[in-house]
Amino acid sequence: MGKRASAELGSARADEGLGGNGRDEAIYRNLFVAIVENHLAPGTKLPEDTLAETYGVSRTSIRKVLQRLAHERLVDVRLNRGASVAQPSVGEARDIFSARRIIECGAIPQVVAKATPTALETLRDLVRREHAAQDRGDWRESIYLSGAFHVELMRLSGNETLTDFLTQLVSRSSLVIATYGSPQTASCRHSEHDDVIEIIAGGDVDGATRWMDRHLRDVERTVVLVEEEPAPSDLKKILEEVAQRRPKLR
Amino acid sequence: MGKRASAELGSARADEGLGGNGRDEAIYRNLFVAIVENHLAPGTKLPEDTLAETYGVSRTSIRKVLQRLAHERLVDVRLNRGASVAQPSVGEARDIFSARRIIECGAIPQVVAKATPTALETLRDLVRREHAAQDRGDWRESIYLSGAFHVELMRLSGNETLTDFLTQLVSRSSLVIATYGSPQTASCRHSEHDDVIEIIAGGDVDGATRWMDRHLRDVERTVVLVEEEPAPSDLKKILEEVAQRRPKLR
DNA sequence: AAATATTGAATTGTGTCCAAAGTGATTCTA
DNA sequence: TAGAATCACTTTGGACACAATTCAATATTT
Repeated sequence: MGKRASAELGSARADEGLGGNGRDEAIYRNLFVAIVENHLAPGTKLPEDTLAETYGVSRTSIRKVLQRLAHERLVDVRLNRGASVAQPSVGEARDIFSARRIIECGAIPQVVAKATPTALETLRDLVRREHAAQDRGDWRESIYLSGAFHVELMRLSGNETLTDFLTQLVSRSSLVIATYGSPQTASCRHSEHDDVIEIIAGGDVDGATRWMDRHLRDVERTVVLVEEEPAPSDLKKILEEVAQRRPKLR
Repeated sequence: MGKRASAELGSARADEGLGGNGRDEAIYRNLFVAIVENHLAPGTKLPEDTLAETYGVSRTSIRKVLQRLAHERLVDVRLNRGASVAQPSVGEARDIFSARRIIECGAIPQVVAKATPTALETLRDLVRREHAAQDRGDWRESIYLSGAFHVELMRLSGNETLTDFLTQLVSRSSLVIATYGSPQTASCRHSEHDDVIEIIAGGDVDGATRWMDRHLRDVERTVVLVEEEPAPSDLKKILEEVAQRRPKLR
């Protein structure tokens, strides 16, 4: 398995800040990956009973995990209606990418300042794994590793708070990608991650900042181009339009 | 009570994203304010039983609230040891202010772009209340309103995600202020909030950005000047130094 | 026949109980 | 008397049971 970098999305501060048993942590991680890697489509209901017997624990533990995921905006929990995988709105998607541009570009100076050769090698390893996943068509792990790259880059800044924020933004980005945009369009094209490593290695702050801004805009453009999907209230209109195009059944 | 702006810190998305009864929400808000306004000193233990009977609910509800506060980093929850008001480390404090500089300065362009006259008037009202609180020596509400100002400013950007992040950062800043730095030093001096409103009203993006950067550095400097409080590992050294200066007891 | 009211199953919210871990004081020993 | 081990007490963690709400399907009425 080689010297796999500690590139784990989420649970950045698992054993640290908040309480959390080892078992709860495992359940959280399992659900987290299932959502971020899009094994569970946005909108999928997550009944407490089902999860409880799946993991062999009581609903109490499940509830805790779901609440955590809800706070990270990966699941929606509505009163008396249970939890379901979040489906970000178009506005949310825009906010997420806007926030990423501000945070990731803003942190570049500190990232460049603290980038050591060994840290850069870790990043290169991550990109290698990303390419390997792409080459064998594993777009799920490809998306995952692409996100992990951004998080690890931020981790170089030494700012744990910002790293936590970005972890959340990257996970939600995966949800956005899952909700809007075709699978391969989003992940496979944008793997110019190699480039930024060298720019950073050269100490070019402005260049790295420009690269990051452009990169994030590219990703956003290939993904959120769906302007506004029909609100439920427009259902009638939709059906009328369909009736228009097919005046008679059969 | 006048036309009080909807300037509430925390619970920004109370009834929205995550589940949350009205009662739970009230408990959360009460604890939140108690912590942010420094009625509860950092490190104060928060036993579930006590809180449960205080609010007349069972421990179940309390645990949910504590978990939420833990995720917002306002309380520390350690396994089998319960919850206590968080005491940010110096490193955390630095991260928080660094993150605030990046986020608040980075969002200025959008804030300026979306600033309407009525929105600016809301901000002015907030500053008026802040000054009133200062003048009557109510430094708790002064700190609270000072934070609320920054959050409302960010809200103008229209980016809910960033506003949520900043809400968390501002709350934690209050904890930092409570932990390091004398009460009046921190809050009372820096109320040049009037200035930035006019800069924004004039559409001066660069000026507003520079103002914000300087403002945040000022606040940080007056607060975190305590360099490094003795790490537990340095306890021995500290005691030896003291012994050096007082060779004999009594 | 369509719209509305009702009823029942399924799912969530909340309170309580029991086991496990931590905390502090007491006692025993050297 | 100082130190260490033990024991009782307090607090937390997890599971269960019951109450409340939602959702869907059926029945009723116009």
